Amino acid sequence: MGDKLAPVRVRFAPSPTGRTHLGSGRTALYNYLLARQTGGQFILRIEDTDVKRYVPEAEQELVDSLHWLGLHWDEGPDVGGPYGPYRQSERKEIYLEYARKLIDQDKAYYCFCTPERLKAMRAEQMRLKQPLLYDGTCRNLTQEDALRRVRNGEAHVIRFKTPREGNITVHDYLRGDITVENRTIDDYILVKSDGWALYHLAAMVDDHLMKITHVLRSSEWLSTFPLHAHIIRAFGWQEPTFVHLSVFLKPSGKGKMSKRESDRLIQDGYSIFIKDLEQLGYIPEAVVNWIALMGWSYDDHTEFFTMQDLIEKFSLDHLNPSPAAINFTKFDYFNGLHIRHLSPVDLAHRVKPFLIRAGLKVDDEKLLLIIPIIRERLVTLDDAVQMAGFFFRDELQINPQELIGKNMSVSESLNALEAAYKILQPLECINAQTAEEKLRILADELNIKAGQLFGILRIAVTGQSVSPPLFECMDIIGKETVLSRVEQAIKYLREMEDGLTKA
RNA sequence: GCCCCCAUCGUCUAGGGGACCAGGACGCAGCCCUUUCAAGGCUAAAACGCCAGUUCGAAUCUGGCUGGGGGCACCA
Repeated sequence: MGDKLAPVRVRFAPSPTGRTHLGSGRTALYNYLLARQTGGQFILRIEDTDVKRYVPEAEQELVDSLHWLGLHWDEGPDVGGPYGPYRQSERKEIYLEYARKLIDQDKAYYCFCTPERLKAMRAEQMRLKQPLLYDGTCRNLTQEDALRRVRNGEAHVIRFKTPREGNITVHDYLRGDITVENRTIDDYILVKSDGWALYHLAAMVDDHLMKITHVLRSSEWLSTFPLHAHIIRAFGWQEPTFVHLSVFLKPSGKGKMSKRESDRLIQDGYSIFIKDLEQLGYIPEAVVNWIALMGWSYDDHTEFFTMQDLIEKFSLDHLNPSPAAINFTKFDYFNGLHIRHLSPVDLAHRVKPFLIRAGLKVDDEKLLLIIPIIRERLVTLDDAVQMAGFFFRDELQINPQELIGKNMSVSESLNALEAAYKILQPLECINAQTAEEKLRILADELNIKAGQLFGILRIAVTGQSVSPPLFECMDIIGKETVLSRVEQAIKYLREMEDGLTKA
């Protein structure tokens, strides 16, 4: 097991039927890591044989999501490659050809049972509490008979002729050997009546033709794994290494993600859809780190990983087969962690679109000054709007009530602010060096705590009770604006005092 | 109903018979730092699902039970 793998050929093979979520992202990531680590190829294959479920926008979202995560493929529908086409809808004839090979060898057969009959059959089986398997009506039709009916244009599908006796042992990399009795495996449909192959056939054929060496896929495929092995063996092909990845459970750990659950998450400001995460202000470095660690670990203490780290350290041997609950709280932690690892210039570039989206006029130079004082306070990029919006607004929206210092009266607050103004006014510029000591002395003289004074000033200057460090803020805002904001605050306090004396 | 998989703190996990009265991380609580909020540092509470068996010894191996998950489509 493990050690140094020879170059692998791996694939991520989604069907464009819906939005791209974290589970897909992780499967794609693991495949990608293995390819990069071994110097092999990562292939994107679009499994779009189901015309009815096809969602046109899905493929674009898929491509955007993977690119955003930093995953790029060596072969795929958009970049081509030596084993194309990479879209199953362009490979219909190939699957048909292989299905016929199976029929010729009596390993598959034509079936003329109608969907209605099948439905009734299943209902009956349900009633009798029997396993839900095809009853084999068409299994023993003679080749001539079947062929004649096919030529006559009778609607038909092609089914796999699963052995009735004995059992099959398949090998999953994480779980070891799994043995199943053949009689519990259905005669699955390989080709539908419209001529399109189903996953079971198409994926096996493609994996073979595309020389896939390792199949890392969701564990929802575990139950059809024996069938897949039968198909591969029926063709006499070499089996790739199969690795079935654990599923993601909802945050509570009780049950899998559902539509309902996913809607609730969005209410809470989270989402399982990768595209949404970008909008919410999460950065791809954090997403990658986080999902990599759900089902895989490196050792008993390392948790911070860049994509490069993962490429070097990822190993199939440390994969965990048990289901994992998605933990968004930890995701927030990882996002903050990775944000703090970004260079100021990089962070500025990433934060800027969020500020602009909030309607702020962003000055690049000023933004770069702000980054150092907000970076350890950001959980998401979007937090910058709350945290630093006041730097880019001409008018502050402040609640005059908040200008009253903690445990202070209106007149005391006014008095303190006016005194502070007198200290700030003559300064060349306002920052920790020029102003802090003087204001602390003032607080002493007024017999209030420095925190009380700074609190009033913070509201006056930033408009909010929570902000980056006061003096850094004042320095960036500039003396002129600081003074005018303090003047405005003094005005508010005077109005309040007047109101009080009148009453 | 049938088949398959899984099982360590609330969550993600380390652990592969003695190094484990079980380690790390998030979260939670407390403390330190501190002009607010963070970040950072320190401390605490917190888990081997249950029952048998194998063994001198079991979180680790075996069986059963329970719980959870997946599948049983002319979806992937």
